[in-house]
Amino acid sequence: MTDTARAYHHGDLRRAILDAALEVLAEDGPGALSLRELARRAGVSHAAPAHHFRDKAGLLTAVAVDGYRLLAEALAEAPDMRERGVAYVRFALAYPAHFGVMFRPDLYHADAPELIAAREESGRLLHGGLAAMPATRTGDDPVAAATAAWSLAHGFATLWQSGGLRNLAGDTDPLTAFRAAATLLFPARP
Amino acid sequence: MTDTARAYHHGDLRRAILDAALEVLAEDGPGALSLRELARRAGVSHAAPAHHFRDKAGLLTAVAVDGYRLLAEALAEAPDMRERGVAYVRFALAYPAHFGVMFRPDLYHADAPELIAAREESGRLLHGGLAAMPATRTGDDPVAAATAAWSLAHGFATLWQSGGLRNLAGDTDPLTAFRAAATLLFPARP
DNA sequence: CGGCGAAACTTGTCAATGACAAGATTTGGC
DNA sequence: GCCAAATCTTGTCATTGACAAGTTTCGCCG
Repeated sequence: MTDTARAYHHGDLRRAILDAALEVLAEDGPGALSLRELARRAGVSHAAPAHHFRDKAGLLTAVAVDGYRLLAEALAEAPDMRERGVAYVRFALAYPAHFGVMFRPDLYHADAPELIAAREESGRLLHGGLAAMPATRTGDDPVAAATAAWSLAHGFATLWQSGGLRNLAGDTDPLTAFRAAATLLFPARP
Repeated sequence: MTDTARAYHHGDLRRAILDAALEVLAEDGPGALSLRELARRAGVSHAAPAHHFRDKAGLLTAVAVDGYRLLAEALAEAPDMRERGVAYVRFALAYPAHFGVMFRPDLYHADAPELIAAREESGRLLHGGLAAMPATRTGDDPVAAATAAWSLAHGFATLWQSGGLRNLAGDTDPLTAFRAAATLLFPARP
């Protein structure tokens, strides 16, 4: 019952397949993902992946779960609202494969308990300090502020990945560009 | 061939396939799209779609082009920055199939001239009045302001579609929720 | 230490799909 | 009325995801 994966035939097939999947995802998106191709890369038979992840959707579920956990980690250290946004964007840039899957529930098993738990955990960290937010620029509507903050970070990350923002930003560092935009909503602390 | 239904020519197969595709896209996303299924729905042979749109990617290119044109239309009427954002979100909600394809260049032929033209046109309308923007809340960095505005609208639309924001917003009308968030960035005109 | 049960992986198969090739039919221009 | 091009069809192939059933390897219990 030890949950450290043992070396059977392959070593750690689950990890190997996940890693290969992340590579493909980051490069060519979810549409290019093929279980058989991943099996080929790992040097195993075409049905081997199905034993670790039931489905293609099951594989992507695992990716999404990992993503939400990594996001939670990234958010945990952010001191204030603006830096939380920065952490969000940094996560999206550092883990494009995960990020590209997490918000596409049609790709995975959105009802998997692991998935739901991981998502809720990261959700708590995301708009967690919602009440403890300084009212400097938030007006009297904290929900609107949280919506704005999340939308801003998510939109920036998404647009940056699809390449849309690069025209606007020139060759500016993405995190710098985001900080500039986020400051309009949440000015640097006094 | 003595069918009362017209034998060879469908009338407007291109439109029929596009419409069927939009239906599938809005319901189950791009992953569920099958050229053969669309052909079946239109009552034509499995290879007929390929004549109007070379590829699956070609079909999605057409969807993206239509999307950028519709977006341009939607943006054209917006008076100020905030209403432009509202128009952006309204477009995304009204045309989820188009919106879900437009920003996924891996799905279509991103180098198609029609596509590039349509995208640039809508881009002009999007951050077009960038210079003519009142400096009320924009600081002295109009690029940051445009980035923030687009990110906010895009993020809101994306998150709303994937279902993430509904927890935060409760049963608020999406456009109302967005207006509230956008007002934090671009307050109602003085 | 021996065997047994389960886990990890294999081979085999099936229907669906996208892409392509080559042919049939219709339409429109001249 | 005729011919070329546009439209659609039939046929085929490799790839893929999913499933079924077998085989090897491991862990563990007695």
